[in-house]
Amino acid sequence: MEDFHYNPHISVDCVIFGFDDQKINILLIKRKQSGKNVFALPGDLVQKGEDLDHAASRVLFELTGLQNLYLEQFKAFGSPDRIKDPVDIEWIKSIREHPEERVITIGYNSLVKVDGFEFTPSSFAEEVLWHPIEKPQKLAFDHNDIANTGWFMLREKIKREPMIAFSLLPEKFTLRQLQTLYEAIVGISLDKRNFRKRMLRNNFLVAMEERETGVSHKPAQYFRFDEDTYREDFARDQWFLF
Amino acid sequence: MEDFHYNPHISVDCVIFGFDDQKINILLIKRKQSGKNVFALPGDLVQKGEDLDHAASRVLFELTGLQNLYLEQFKAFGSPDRIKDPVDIEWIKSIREHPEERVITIGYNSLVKVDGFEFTPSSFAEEVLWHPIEKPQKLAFDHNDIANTGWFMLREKIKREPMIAFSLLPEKFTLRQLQTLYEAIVGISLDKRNFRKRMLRNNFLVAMEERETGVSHKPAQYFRFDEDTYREDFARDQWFLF
DNA sequence: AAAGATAGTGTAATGAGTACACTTAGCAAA
DNA sequence: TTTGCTAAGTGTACTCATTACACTATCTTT
Repeated sequence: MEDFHYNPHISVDCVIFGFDDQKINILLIKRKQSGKNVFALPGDLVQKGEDLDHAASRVLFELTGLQNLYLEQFKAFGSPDRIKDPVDIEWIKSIREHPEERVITIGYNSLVKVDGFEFTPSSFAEEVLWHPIEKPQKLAFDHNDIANTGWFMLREKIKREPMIAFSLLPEKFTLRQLQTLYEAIVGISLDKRNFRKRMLRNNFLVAMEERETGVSHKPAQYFRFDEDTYREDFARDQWFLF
Repeated sequence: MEDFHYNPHISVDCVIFGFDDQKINILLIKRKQSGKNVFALPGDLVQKGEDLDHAASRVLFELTGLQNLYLEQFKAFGSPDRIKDPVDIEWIKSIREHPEERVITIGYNSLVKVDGFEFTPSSFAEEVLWHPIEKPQKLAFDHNDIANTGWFMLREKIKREPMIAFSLLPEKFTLRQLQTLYEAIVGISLDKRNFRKRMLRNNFLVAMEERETGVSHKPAQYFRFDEDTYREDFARDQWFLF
């Protein structure tokens, strides 16, 4: 049997989502190149003997200082001509020992709670920033494809396992925040009363004593998400095909 | 920046599903090794300059002679110790020039209509066979993990895009076949009248003139699936989270 | 004290899901 | 040809979820 012994590089790229109470953003890194700003997804080569998930965790940790984030692989990108923009090729030549080598990358989605964490400066990036997912932004390499696919896959995933959406909210949140998040994910707006009615049917949303403070209107009650109750309630699969 | 220049092999492995009017099966290849039967998923190394999807199509075509099958990547498997069984290591040594090299594999799901196609003999396998997905069978390498993950991902995918299930049925099929398939995927049994009521609401199921022949009971009407109508009807997303 | 802003609340109508039993059409065996 | 077997094909009543829709309550600011 023929053995081509063709060994490309392997990397991971992370689409890191955050919710700012209005819209959903992804984390981008910015570098200056030939006087222009170039944006890209954070990522790195997989090291020898390193598990793929571990490589993605490592990228996340170096960037955010956080561990045990929601993290899920969503697709491998392996087109032979993934990198064809001259600007990208120039960049690759400046950082890789073997720039001619094909790179296959594994896309990972990650969810973070944006309240209260700081970016860690990275060797990769001059700057790290949140960028609205719905606002177009040209990215390096095939990172637009990766980010769009990641966003699509996240929404599909949340349809099936809505629980993970709570990874985007703070520990305590109002029903308004939850509804806004829901609307940002689904992309449609919902009736407030019907939304509340449906949510409050669910025992996994637990009302807390605490209310909002310092707002110039009637303060909203805080809720928290109870994962154990959720798992019990959601044993029922939904399965309505066609 | 450090560049490890660590380049593993890349392969694809295919989980190929077929429906025999009773249950769902996957395609396995069998080889004899040390007098024992060893079963595995069909797969191959990705060649130089070859796209990942192309590699998977190639494996499928070599095995079935069919092209344009439903084909979807579902996960990359990259654990550094994917291959640890001595039997597997021995096999690898006999077929690879660089057997010590780590292999990262991309899992693909594929759906075929089983009526009327023949397996093509392959250089890989002494025998190709259908095996019930629900019946446990020890496979080589981490192929049990790959097959189970593929089956899980297929079901999740069908929840969101039920249309693809029709890739498992012949061009013309009875509602009984459709219901059996539905039940095999979902894993629960359904009421016949309610199932028919729900299905016949959908315009994309088109009744044909033809009926079954040669059955020792009232012959069932044949239906076909109209993809265009489906796409119109299914513009409505279902989006009921929580 | 008034104005501005968002939280929080109920009802009636419609449509979908569920449970459930008998008749029909073809084939085969007596 | 009659009888029996098998799976196809059909309708109704009940329950429960979804939908559309408008006003009061509470806090801050001016």
